[in-house]
Amino acid sequence: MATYTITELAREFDITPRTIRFYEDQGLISPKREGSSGRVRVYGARDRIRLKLTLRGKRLGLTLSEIKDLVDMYDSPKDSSAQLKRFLVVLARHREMLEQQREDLEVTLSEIAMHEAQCHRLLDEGLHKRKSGGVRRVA
Amino acid sequence: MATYTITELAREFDITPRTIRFYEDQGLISPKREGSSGRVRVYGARDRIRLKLTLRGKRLGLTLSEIKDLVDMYDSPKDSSAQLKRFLVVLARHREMLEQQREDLEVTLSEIAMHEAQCHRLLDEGLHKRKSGGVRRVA
DNA sequence: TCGGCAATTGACGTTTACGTAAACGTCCAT
DNA sequence: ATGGACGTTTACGTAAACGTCAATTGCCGA
Repeated sequence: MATYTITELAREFDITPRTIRFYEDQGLISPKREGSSGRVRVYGARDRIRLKLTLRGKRLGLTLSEIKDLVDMYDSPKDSSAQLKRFLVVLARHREMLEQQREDLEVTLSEIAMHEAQCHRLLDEGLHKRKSGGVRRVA
Repeated sequence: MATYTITELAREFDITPRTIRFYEDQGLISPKREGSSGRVRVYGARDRIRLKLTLRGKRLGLTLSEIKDLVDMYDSPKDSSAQLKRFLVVLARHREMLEQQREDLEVTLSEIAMHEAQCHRLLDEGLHKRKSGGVRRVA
């Protein structure tokens, strides 16, 4: 199966090895060790995925401990019905947050679009200023 | 025109007065002062809007200084064509970030949906376990 | 075998975004 | 005129998320 060194992962995801080790301290990933003295870290597919999820979580503004809670649940044994229900609760909370965020995002993106359109209009006016007359006032 | 006290805003946006004062230190809002000794802060509509934008920026994971840059540009005088072009550049960068975020969001939301569906399936199985037979393995 | 390079560990430093306490002013109702 | 309720300033504290530096250590090619 596929394995990775710490620097390989660091390069792939454009972070430093220090960051990866830090995530390990926080319990986000737990690579095997290798070499006669079991010192060097070796990362497997599972580690890579958890790292990927971690970085995505970060981009979405989650803290590392929130990410840990989520990722841990994601691949925890969902055997008992109680576990399943608790998992559903966490998922629902997470989803609410993300939906709020999506709303924020849509609003912001549409505002950006408005500003961009406005800018282009103003630039256009500027280009034709000599011909079309004076400066118009912005709303 | 509408004015607000610091605690009014704090309550409205569910943050502490301390936070609002901190945002002022960071140059995000600049309320007028009032009272015989010009000591107490009075917030206007503009302050309220900048605060709102600030909090939305935070929910989207921006740092306060990033937010300041953006908000400052948003209501800066867009008179010269050079200014407009620089504004457009910043807007484009911001938009890219947000679009990346939107992608992360969609992916995450769809994963959540999958997990939720899976949970419900498992719970259902659990309910009919006696009738329908043994435990099925999860993919 | 030796020099060099990558990896590790430990420790301290740094930035961001506030919290928390102390000590004081002010206005208003009782 | 007094006691809360709120507001202010100053200053130190803190948690999160790494950066940075130093001191090893293992391994690999010449």
